[in-house]
Amino acid sequence: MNNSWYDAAVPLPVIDVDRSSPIPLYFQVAEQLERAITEGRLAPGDRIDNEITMAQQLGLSRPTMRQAIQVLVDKGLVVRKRGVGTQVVHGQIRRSIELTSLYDDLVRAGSVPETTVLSFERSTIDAGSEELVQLPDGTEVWRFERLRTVGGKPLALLYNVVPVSVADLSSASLDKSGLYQALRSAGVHLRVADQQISARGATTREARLLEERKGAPLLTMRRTAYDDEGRIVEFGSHVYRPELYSFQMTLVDR
Amino acid sequence: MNNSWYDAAVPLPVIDVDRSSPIPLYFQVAEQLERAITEGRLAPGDRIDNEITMAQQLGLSRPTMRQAIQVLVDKGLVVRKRGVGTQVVHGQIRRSIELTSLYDDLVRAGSVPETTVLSFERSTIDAGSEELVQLPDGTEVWRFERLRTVGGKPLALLYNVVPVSVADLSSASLDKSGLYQALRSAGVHLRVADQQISARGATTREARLLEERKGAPLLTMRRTAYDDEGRIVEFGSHVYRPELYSFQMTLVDR
DNA sequence: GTCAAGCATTTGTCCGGACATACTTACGTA
DNA sequence: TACGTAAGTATGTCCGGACAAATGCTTGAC
Repeated sequence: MNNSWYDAAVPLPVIDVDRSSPIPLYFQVAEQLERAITEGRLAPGDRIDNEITMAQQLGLSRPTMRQAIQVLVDKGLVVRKRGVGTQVVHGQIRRSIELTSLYDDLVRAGSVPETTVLSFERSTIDAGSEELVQLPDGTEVWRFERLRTVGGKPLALLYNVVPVSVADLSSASLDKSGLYQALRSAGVHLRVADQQISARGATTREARLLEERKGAPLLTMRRTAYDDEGRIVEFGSHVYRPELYSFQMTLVDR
Repeated sequence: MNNSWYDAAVPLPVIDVDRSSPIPLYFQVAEQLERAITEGRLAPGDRIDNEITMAQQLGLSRPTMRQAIQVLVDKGLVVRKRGVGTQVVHGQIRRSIELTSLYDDLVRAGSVPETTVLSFERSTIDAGSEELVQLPDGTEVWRFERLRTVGGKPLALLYNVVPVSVADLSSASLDKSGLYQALRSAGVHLRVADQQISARGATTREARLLEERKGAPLLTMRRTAYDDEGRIVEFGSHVYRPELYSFQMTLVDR
């Protein structure tokens, strides 16, 4: 792989721009370039034609072309350098820092996750509630715990709290799909989440449910998710078996 | 905290735009808005004035104003809604998905990390080298291991491999600062990294160095970093004591 | 009181343009 | 042959503008 910036730009893969599509033009271009990269037709080290030339070839304006490339920059697929050009730096997309659920990710990875709802109840927040949940006393919430398995093997134990006012959840809906899918179906626009990843030993109960020994290392994740109005829509506290799951992400310099 | 979108926009905090500064205008505005958010002068739920009004007040164009706001959107600090406006959704910035080193993060958090270089050697990649390192046989590399402590307590054990062609490293430079700072000083432009976070039990040696018991859960991180020419500049394999460190991040829906 | 239509508000998308800046290349000179 | 300078290349920044689309509010009709 020749990584030099000074290679001639490779021929641009064929890009169709459909002005009758409701999908924004910049987005169409970004998607097709991304597909060319992930399919190897644009390889790491290849230089993309300059902005002005590409824009002219596609019948777009330079700001629109720049916006399309910016999408790829944000995903860490290309880098730009003033006076030099734009180069492909990566052919692989890892789990990016998108706000997704474990269920979303497993399905995307081609697994068939199965969910067992271990408990599901409606209760009220009071002063004695656990510190995971930062909601005012008196708030009605759903509390539920699920066991997620893949290929018959227990993978994760998921404990969540969702304000009743956010969505009308049920044990049945959680059995069928992931929490985030249920929330989206209820019209919730998930927007931002704070997440904390750490590790600790399995408790006796967790060990039993996850088919591990007591004290075995578990990967832990705590999350507080917000909707597009800044409301807290979910608290989550999960533990995962590290042999079966890890967090993978692409970090990008800004 | 009133989360309604329909609140009147709060008075815009004072923002100075210095056209004589080499810092881009959009960046100056973004930084000052971010500071207002993290300092609580703009609170979650507050609505920011519309783009056109803010641009006029600051003597900027609308695209420049939009670019400033986009920086905040990318960090998950605000959300925009067509026909409604821009609202602050977050007052806290967690360790974002920027490509930084542990040293960078600890310093930013106000800690004074100390580094002990346990080993430092130059060697050549051959077929028997560990699978962490995907470099061609024959590549000259620096291999080194460091123990990082904070407040006298061991925090992490860091094993890294860096191609000799990337930077001329030394034990001394690694003692003084973090690896990424040493690389930047050597003119390396770090751009993208793939990272994998998981957990496992401590080995006997790790337990001794980290003052843990053997088998204690450790948080692990493996990373492959690339420069802006797509070259691999670093492999890292780290283990952390979960009582003293966790990965915190803000996830944003795209 | 309810519903629909129209209008207002605000962001989203796209455009053309200009100048600045960083990097590379080529050429001239010592 | 080496170095410095100028020109070329490409991205970065900023601007003004126009139209589209989504959301909310107001008003009028039923």
